[in-house]
Amino acid sequence: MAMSLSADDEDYDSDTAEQQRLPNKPKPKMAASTATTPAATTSSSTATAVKLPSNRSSSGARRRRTRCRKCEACVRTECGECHFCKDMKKFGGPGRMKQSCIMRQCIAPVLPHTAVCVVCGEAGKEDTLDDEDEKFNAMLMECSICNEIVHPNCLKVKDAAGVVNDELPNCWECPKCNYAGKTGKQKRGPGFKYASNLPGSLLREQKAGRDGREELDQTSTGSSSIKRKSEREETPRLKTEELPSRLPPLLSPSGLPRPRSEVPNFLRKKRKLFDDDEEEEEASVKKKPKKSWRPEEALIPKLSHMKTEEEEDNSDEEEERQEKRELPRRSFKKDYSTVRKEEVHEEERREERDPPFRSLKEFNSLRKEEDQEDEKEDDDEDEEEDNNGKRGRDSSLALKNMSLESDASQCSSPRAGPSSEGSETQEKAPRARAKRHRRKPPNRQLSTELSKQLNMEIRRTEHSLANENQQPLKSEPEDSENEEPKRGLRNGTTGNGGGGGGVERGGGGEGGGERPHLRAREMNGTSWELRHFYPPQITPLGLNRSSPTVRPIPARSPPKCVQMERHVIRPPPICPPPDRLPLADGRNHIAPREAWLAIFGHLSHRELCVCMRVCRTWNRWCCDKRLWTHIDLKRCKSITPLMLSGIIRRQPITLDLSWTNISKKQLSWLINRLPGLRVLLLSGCSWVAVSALCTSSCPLLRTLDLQWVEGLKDPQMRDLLSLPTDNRPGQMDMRSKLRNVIDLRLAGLDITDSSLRLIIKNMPLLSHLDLSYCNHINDQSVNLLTAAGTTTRDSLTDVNLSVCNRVTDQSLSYFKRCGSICHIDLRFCKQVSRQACERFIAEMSVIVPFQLQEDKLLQKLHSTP
DNA sequence: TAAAACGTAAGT
DNA sequence: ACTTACGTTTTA
Repeated sequence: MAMSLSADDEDYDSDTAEQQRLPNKPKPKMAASTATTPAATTSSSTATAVKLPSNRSSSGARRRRTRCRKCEACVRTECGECHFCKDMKKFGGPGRMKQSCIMRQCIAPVLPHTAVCVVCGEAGKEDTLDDEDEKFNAMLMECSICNEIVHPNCLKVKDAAGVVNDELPNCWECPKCNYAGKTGKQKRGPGFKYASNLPGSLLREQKAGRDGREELDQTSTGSSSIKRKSEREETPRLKTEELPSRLPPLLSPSGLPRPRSEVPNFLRKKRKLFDDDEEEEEASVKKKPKKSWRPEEALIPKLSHMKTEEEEDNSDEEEERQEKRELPRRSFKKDYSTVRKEEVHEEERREERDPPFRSLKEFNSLRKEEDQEDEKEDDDEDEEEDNNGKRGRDSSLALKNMSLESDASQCSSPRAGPSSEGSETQEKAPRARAKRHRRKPPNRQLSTELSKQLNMEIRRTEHSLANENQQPLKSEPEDSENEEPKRGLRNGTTGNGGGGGGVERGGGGEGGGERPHLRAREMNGTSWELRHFYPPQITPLGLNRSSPTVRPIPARSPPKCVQMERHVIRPPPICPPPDRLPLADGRNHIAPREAWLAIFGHLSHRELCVCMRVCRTWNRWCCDKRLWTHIDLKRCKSITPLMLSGIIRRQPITLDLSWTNISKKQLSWLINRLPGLRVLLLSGCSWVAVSALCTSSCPLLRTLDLQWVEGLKDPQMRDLLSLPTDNRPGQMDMRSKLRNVIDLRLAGLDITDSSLRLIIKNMPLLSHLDLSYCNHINDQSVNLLTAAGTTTRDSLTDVNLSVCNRVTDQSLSYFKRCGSICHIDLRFCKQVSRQACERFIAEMSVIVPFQLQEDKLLQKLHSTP
């Protein structure tokens, strides 16, 4: 009503000020509406719920959905910062957009209370029943195709082939439509606001690109979500096809392609479907209910992939058991072994390529589960499109394949997801779940979706950044990392030749595709290339931390959009993980969670990821932040949304994103959700990304590694250290956001004394400062750091000035003023003489004994760096 | 095609 | 009666 025209553009200036087309505000609008929507009674008011989507062949009026008010999103308060919040009058906006806060977009929108069964005219009655099946039959189900809302019980054709959409409460494809062979265009069903449809959505583009890497996040949520959908779609096919005893990953975690031969038949088939045979698919779908009402079936396929043949037979059971949170031992073992096998391949390659990532990769690979799920969603969409529109997108296929490879567990642990607040739902079967969804906590799948929405905001930012960031991104040159074969892996990998790129990067690696800026840039006079190829370990100084190695040419992050896209960033779980493991017999396992955690504590991240696939309970337990205090994604070329959500879920204390091509949006998103982060390593990242630190707060950050950050010079440093400009609640602190940093690594940056002054002023606790390879640093710089009245004079204990050619012997005399200095690294400083060092030692020994640990490397005795 | 705009459904 | 915000239309 009124609000719509409230028009006060003037107010709407907040930064967002997207000049919404002020000019046309008053638009006549609706006139055109009719064009597409039949029912749409245009603006006139009536129309009420009746508008039908143009594309939908609906037979009935659609009911608008409303928030469940229970999911994590719903219970949040408005962030006040997102695009939509800024539009709200309460936040000083014009109120034209009329959208809910991005952070509050319901994960499981429900039918309004006024919804009634089209047959009997009554509302949902599931609350009056106990039996799951009965409940299901008594609840209102809205068909995503014809929009009819009915009680399954009121239908004559019952169990037939209603396909439940677990992503949305009370949503299915009614038996009628299903039989009729109608394909719902909107897979998600009514009321589901896809992030992709909203501004800033991360989801949008992505369909095309997924890369093997996304796996990282598998763990993020369990899995379920997408599965269902995907299951739905895939189930039929899979079932029919012979299931391979085990699914080799089409894509290695790293995205290496798998020999075609390894591609399971069904996958090929699928692909085929995508590529050219939609008919077939459709047919199959019709014939077999995509997903029967029986939840078990839905999940089977996936599980089966992961299982060995023997297990296949029992997949149903397993599924079921898992659903019940049993600890499926056998399956676990198998899964594990399966996974292992798969991983082995990968690993082999991986190790060759980039050993450092192993752990993470595994993690990632595991994460695929989740990703896959997420992707599946997307895929589903894609599929549909394919089916309908024939878009044959390889990428989707690819994704699916990938997903297949590891979903097994997920299915089982549907709820592992962070947002699985709907704990209760966990135990129930999908069907039940669906029912429950109504007015109940959303299931993970939904949360997945939600996450996506949450990302919207990020996305938009990213969008803009993408450009800045350059990233013409295309394929990322992976060479950086040891050159792993840059094939278009991800792309074609899956076999599909990638029709086109479905996958993220278009193909080719543009070999030199490094980011332009990278190429051009020169650090301290050292050509980028040189640095780039300086093997870390061989670094002259052996800068242990991050050596100027190869900048991972940021694999151009997959086109950013791609990356973020599907991401469903799930909010961390609200409810605490269960303390006991539910067993099949209904009892709980004797060992409490803590005991299990003690055991998990001995596992590698990779192993943990495997464990996460066992069941929902393990999934959650294994995400315990105590098991993930240190997450290393160093040199991981592309940081995917799933990875992000996986990180959030684990709440690490130390996060190493060095030499990755994380984007600003991503980093910002992360930082804001990692309140406990103490160590953040961003060496080799671009300033664009690092600039996220300017607007995000990480009050507890102790160690910040910004070595070799592309484009980080004085002006940027100023932005980084400037005081907060906004006074929103929670951020009222006017002190520097980085005031608690004690370890700052700035090697390889072209910063001058002006930056040092800011550092001195804003980092009172700074004790470790790495300025190696900073060619602008000179004696005056040291003078500043050690000047009277500065906090650094007393706080500095460890200073690295190696390879700072402007530093001379004079600096040593300045260091004598430092009361706490313990370690001074002047190696490779051409103008520093050994004599001066010895003199320093001699003079200092009066107070504190020093020694020359190495040429020009001064070390206080008895202290270890 | 993404983002803004807005009628009006749904909730309070 | 008023607020929120869904789902579609319109604009850029």
